[in-house]
Amino acid sequence: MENKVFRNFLGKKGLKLTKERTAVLKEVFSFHGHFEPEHLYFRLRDRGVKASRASVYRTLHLLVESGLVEKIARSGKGGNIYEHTYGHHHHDHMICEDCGHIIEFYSEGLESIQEQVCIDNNFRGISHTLEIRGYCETCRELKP
Amino acid sequence: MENKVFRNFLGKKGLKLTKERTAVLKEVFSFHGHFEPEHLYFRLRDRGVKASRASVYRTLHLLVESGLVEKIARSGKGGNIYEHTYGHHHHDHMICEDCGHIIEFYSEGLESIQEQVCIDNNFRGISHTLEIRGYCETCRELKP
DNA sequence: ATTCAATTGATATTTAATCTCAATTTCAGT
DNA sequence: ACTGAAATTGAGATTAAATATCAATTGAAT
Repeated sequence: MENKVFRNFLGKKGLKLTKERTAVLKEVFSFHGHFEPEHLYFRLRDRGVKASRASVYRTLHLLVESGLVEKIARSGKGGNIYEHTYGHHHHDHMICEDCGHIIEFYSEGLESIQEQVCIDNNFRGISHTLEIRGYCETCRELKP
Repeated sequence: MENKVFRNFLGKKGLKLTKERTAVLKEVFSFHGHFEPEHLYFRLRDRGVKASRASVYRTLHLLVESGLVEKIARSGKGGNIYEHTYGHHHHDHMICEDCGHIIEFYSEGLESIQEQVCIDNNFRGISHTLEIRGYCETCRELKP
């Protein structure tokens, strides 16, 4: 399914569906969770797929543009973090400062207010990251 | 007074208040808005303050640790973005992927929904970061 | 004033990501 | 299937941010 979306996206822009792009697309959707470009590059290498670092980065940009992948910009160290989002529900994160536990959540209200804020500012929002930091149910008792 | 806060922070950690740290602190609080470490470094140079790049970066980390400064985002292009937050109201950010332009915004609705989401998840929210990425008024026309 | 751990700064290094450009590949039109 | 124009690739160079190194220097507790 994502193949179709990507093919369509490329077609519209007069771009070509190459072996390399196909391979990157496939790899990105073959696992769940977050990844950095470098990880993706080595994953492909390990599978014996020949795709240069440059192509991986370039394809990743196209995937983001096409809406299949999102950049999750919060990496303290290392590179940018991405995840494939097509077919998945968007969600935000709460992160426990103590134990690192992550709670995913989604709020229609948050989404629509953000859309409105973008409109108010003549901004074309593509993606966003909302991270709430604090203490989870278990750890909050230890931090009075 | 940010001087006092910083001095106190350093004291607690057994660190010293050097000329360089004082200068960086002063510079960071001498203007409003966002900045990147490199900009800060050159600002100081232009003023004739001798502080090495290394010291600027190191002091910046200390300022973040002390709570006087926050890291807002990792800009699409260039370096990390910081702002001094001591004595300022909370706000969120939109960042243009193309030109790096930042729009600050605040929404009471967003804040209250987040509070509710925290309650729903038995989470004690302490702080949050919301970053909306996309294209600003100027750049959106170049990306049809 | 003495002492010693913390700090500085010039430079080298690391790391992510982009750029270059000749060689190759895709794909629309025939 | 063939052809040619235009897009794409890849190896390596390049850029840029940020960190590490370490001898010389400095702050501040005593």
